[in-house]
Amino acid sequence: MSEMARAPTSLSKLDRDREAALRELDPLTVTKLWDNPCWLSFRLNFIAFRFNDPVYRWIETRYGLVRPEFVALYAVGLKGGVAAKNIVSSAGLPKNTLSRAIQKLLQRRLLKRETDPADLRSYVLALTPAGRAIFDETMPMMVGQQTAMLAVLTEAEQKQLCELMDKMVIASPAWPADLEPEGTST
Amino acid sequence: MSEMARAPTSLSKLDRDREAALRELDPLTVTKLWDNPCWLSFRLNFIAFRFNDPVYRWIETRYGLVRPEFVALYAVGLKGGVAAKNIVSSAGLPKNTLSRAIQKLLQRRLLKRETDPADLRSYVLALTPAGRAIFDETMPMMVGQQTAMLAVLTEAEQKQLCELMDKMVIASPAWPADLEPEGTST
DNA sequence: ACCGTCAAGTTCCATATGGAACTAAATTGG
DNA sequence: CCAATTTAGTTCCATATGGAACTTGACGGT
Repeated sequence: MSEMARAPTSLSKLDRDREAALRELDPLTVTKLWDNPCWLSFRLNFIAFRFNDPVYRWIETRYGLVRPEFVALYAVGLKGGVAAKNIVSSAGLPKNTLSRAIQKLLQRRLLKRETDPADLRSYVLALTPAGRAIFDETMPMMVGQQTAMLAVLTEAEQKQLCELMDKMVIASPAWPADLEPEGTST
Repeated sequence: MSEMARAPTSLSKLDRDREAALRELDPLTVTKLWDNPCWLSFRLNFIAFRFNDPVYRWIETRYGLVRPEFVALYAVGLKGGVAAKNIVSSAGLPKNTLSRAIQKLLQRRLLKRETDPADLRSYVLALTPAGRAIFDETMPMMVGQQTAMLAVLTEAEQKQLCELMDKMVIASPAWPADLEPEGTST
């Protein structure tokens, strides 16, 4: 980490970018990213935050939709005919929060619903044309942000990343979902 | 990569795991993960959630520390001598939330602080022995969860993942942090 | 040295959040 | 086929959250 007698021109782009990053990020952030036994969690959260934060602020500014509301709208947009329970289990949000979000979307006529004939407790959700319009407008913005974030990786690297995350997601049912209070083994 | 005339017993572990995943996950989750133009964001959030959720529940159950409180404690544990502002800019939480979290930790004598002689508005934070004890107990649990989540990848793949995320993080200062209201270009 | 601006941390308050109780429908099982 | 239990969604309410204003200290320009 010394500055040595290194010719400035021999600095690779990566080195220069790394220096820029070290300069722009708070020293504590640097520690969390590069001197932290839990690198995975912190890097995941960091990268996810840099996607979520601008995207959800844009959506709220533009449409007045808060996060749980957009989560519901996006879910229905991706897969019509789902019910609230599906959104709950796919989003990690409490079900009352989703219930309220859906009510708001119904009031604003971005979503419509009808009782599921197969289960009268449940409702089948679909986007209205107005809801579809928002979905269709946000998608390119989100894809654009994703593209910008992946731009530093080559095509091959993007594919690798995709496949590695794929493997992890596939393995996820085997991960501990409840950590024992510890001390239970002897 | 074709499915060919492959005897059932030759089904790779990956294929079986994929089937298991498709069975265990809600159909909407499956769509979000595998039929979603924004695969990056959803996979990041999914994997991060599967780390954060059990870890923070364990911490809250065991120590009565809520997320912003633990974020602060962990940050100080990683790098003593930081100030609240550093934690704010590294955590993406609003500064009043962090202020309250730090007050709570001070009350519980998990953190101590003294005014920074170089800037009298600011405080330098450090863990007390009690705070350090919690940090030292949680770290192995978190590393354990990380190890469990990475277990499906080979050593080489783990290294790849680490490096790919590293590249992205280094490039992060170039990512858009504020998305334009759109239509500003001509 | 003085004034205007900015930054660290705190406080105020309106609103969002989420656990728990609730309603109504489905499923189980005896 | 009738309890007993489970599930989808809603409602209640105490608490957490976060924007904005505030306090105090730093800093830049003149």
